[in-house]
Amino acid sequence: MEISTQEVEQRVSGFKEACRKAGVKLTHQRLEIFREMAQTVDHPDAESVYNSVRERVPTVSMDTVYRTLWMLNDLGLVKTLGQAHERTRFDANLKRHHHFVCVRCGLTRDFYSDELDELDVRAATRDVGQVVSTLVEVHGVCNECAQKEKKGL
Amino acid sequence: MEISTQEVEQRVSGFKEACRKAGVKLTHQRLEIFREMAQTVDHPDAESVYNSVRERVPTVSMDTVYRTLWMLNDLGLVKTLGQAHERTRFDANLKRHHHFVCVRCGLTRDFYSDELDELDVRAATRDVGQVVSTLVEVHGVCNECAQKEKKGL
DNA sequence: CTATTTGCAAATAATTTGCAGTGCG
DNA sequence: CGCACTGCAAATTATTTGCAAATAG
Repeated sequence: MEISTQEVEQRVSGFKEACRKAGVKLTHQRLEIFREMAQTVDHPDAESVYNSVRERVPTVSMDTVYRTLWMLNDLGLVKTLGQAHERTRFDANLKRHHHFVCVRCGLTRDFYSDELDELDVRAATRDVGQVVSTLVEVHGVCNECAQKEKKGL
Repeated sequence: MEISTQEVEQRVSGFKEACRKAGVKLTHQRLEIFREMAQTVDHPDAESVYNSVRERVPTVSMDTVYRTLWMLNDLGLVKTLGQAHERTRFDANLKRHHHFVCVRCGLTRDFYSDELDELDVRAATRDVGQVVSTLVEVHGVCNECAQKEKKGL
């Protein structure tokens, strides 16, 4: 369940390389924030990262954590869980369904599939817990955004 | 793509019934907020619901929309997209993976499955757009929460 | 050296809450 | 009629931003 020191150092090397390539400065704060992300299997929020990093870098500030996490996101080194910057959205469809989410505009459409409804993930998740329900989330480009793109952005 | 008037009215009837059963008052505002949710295939946020409902009920306020949406959520008539009340969370795992989310505590763990990696959802989503990637999101109860429950809450 | 980056404090955005009046059952 | 519900305005929470001082390359 833990991530090996070796794996962490490998990721850290990759980060240093990425900073050089992108021309961003490798500060103490950034390094420790990245290290924190690299060594956890959790999917922490900014505050959780802040609390952990503060133990090692007591003067770090919350806004540096946010700025660094978004920078890592821009560099493709972290992703957000769910859509970034999104407000709470509500879903009144009580039928069993799956979601298609447009990566450009955020449009979310339900779709149906007997095959996906029957997926059995119990074996793959046995170590984590008991399955209640399973949803497939497809990320893609919706037809409307594809149209716009064809017409030159 | 639209929801038939008949289907909407059926859902509205179910809502009235649910209100009676739960002993909550059926106000004009609640009815129109529910109707708005029942007749859209979007997954609107509170503001979007507010704007639509306001055309029919000009005096409705944003906080009534929020209160009603959460009430509908409590009654099981709507769900939220993603985890409710969550802050932005970050994920540093760049390997292909899927997510197990505990419905009790929100713990999110990655898991791996060649079978799930190979799912082909193109047929089911053809009408909506072009697939970029596919992620399976499993909702369940993590081992730790299952333990707690066994010991009596 | 000097352009970036940081920490602070203040701003913004989304959502929630207290309260006095309103209306459903 | 009474208590749950509403709208308002103010509070709260998460996140972002402007700016002067600090620092990586």
